[in-house]
Amino acid sequence: MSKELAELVFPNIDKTPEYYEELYPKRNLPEGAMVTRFAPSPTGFIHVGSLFGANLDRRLATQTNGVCYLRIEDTDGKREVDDGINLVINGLKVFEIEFDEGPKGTEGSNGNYGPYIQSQRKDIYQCYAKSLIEKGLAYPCFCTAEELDVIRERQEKLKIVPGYYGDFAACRKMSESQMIERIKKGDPYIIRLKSQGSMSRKIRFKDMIRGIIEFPENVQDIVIIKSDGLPTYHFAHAVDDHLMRTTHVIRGEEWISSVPLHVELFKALGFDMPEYIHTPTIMKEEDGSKRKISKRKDPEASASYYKDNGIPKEAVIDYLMNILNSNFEMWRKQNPHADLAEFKVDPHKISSSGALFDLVKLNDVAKNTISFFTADKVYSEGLEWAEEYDKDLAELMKTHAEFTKNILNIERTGTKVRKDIAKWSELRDNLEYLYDEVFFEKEHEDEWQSVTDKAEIKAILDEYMKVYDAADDKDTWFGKMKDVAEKLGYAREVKEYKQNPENYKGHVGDISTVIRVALTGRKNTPDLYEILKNLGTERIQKRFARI
RNA sequence: GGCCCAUUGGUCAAGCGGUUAAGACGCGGCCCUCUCAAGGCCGAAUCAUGGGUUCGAUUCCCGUAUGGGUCACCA
Repeated sequence: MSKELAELVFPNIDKTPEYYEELYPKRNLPEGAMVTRFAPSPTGFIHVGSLFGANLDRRLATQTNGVCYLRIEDTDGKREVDDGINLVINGLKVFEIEFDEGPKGTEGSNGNYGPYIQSQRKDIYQCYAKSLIEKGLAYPCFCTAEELDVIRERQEKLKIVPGYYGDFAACRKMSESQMIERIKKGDPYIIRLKSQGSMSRKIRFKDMIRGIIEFPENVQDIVIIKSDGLPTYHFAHAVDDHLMRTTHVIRGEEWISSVPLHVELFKALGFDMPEYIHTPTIMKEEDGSKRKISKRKDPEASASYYKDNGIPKEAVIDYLMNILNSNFEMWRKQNPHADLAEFKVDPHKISSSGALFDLVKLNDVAKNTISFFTADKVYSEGLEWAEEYDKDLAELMKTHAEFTKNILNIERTGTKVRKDIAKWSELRDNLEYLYDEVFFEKEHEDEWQSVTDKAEIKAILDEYMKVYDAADDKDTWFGKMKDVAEKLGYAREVKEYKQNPENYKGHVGDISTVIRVALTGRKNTPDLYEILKNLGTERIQKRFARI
């Protein structure tokens, strides 16, 4: 009935919705397979909330033998950044999140439901918009920004719902011939949905996290095609998620309030609704209250923050999984080495309130993650980080590769594994004092503890070197240390000393501390026996000699 | 402001009408053949609030408060 108008608006569109329906048939997937998508705008920035969502997209598709694809929502030129698509792809790849379909950076794209970049789908959107005009469910609107402002001001004064709807929608009431006339005249316009909704009626929809949610119907004649011919988010969502055969739309909870609009759009277009999973917002604490974690204020809002600081990707994902499904933590404890894919994410178990992002907890997760790495892996991952962020350290690690691995292996095997590294940026502090280049070159002050008298320190070291034998096993070694203690007037046992402190100058602990500090410059280190062994007699002597 | 959503220790949270209200992080203490880290044990700390419904409410309903979201030719 509005064929003439539709033809005038979109003269170059010769395809019909039926054509696209056939071009993109229903996916042939097993029962229960989920088709999910990650749909960012190409700003290149990956927010930790996006990472959370992308991870959920990926997990759900993987565990149901479904498909997870990437779609670039570039209908707003302002949000575009050079190479943004690659930044997104590579940024997620860091966390081992990759897509079955979608743009592949410079290599084009793969998948049969593309193009996966919205700006390349203009014809498709326009085809559906055209069909809507034909059906009388959409119309061109010639209102200028100024006219729209006037309407809004009037509504504000009247304290009624703002927007372009009902009697306020001037162009909605325009006759078709008038519209045709204005288009022919060359007046600029955009396309609006002709809403069939009523505020007095309610719609209900299901969100997998929150359950049934009830809203008044949409009444707004929202814009579906902008003046540049590209669709708005809402229209693109309906068209794309339908044609790409998305089964589960996973997006942030800020979209909940526009679901009524989407319901109307899907209905107008004759599409079945997908399932919705609206994820909670990740929050941040500030001055005792919660607020949305912010890209501008919070460096940890950026996914790249974790890479920069050397927090292993496994730890970040594990932490995000904790927030996603709280039973993950228990599972991980029981299956420390298991592949992530073995854990079944349950969308119903996702908390509906936004979690505070807890860097302290992440730190603990990361310590555990790294404690399960082999020394070789700690070495290679640590080195990879250092190559990019701490070149000096990288050089040292490479020059002394075997030595470094041996040091990293101290207390890493057996049941009680050392957990003192949470991120690669802490590696330097864990290693540098063991490299002679740093130990002898870099200024550092020895942190002597209870024994500070130089002569006494020298006496302890001399006595110790007399008995030290690199071939000793740990018990023999420690026995000898006790002998030294006893000989110099220190208690063999700490307990002994505590009972009768007046009888001794100190206890074995003081002796070992002197040795530790003379050797490393610091009073806290991993197992001293292992360090001595790795340093070797010659280097031990050299280090002692400087005292 | 309208409309939605949320609310269990400091944090993440389990809980689905009857529990001594799990567990984890963090915090404090103790223990553990040298320090640190780890580990073990113990501890402090929670159902926002007022009404219902019920023999009984953390759990169900309504109001209030607080926090969050949303009301664009941005996504």
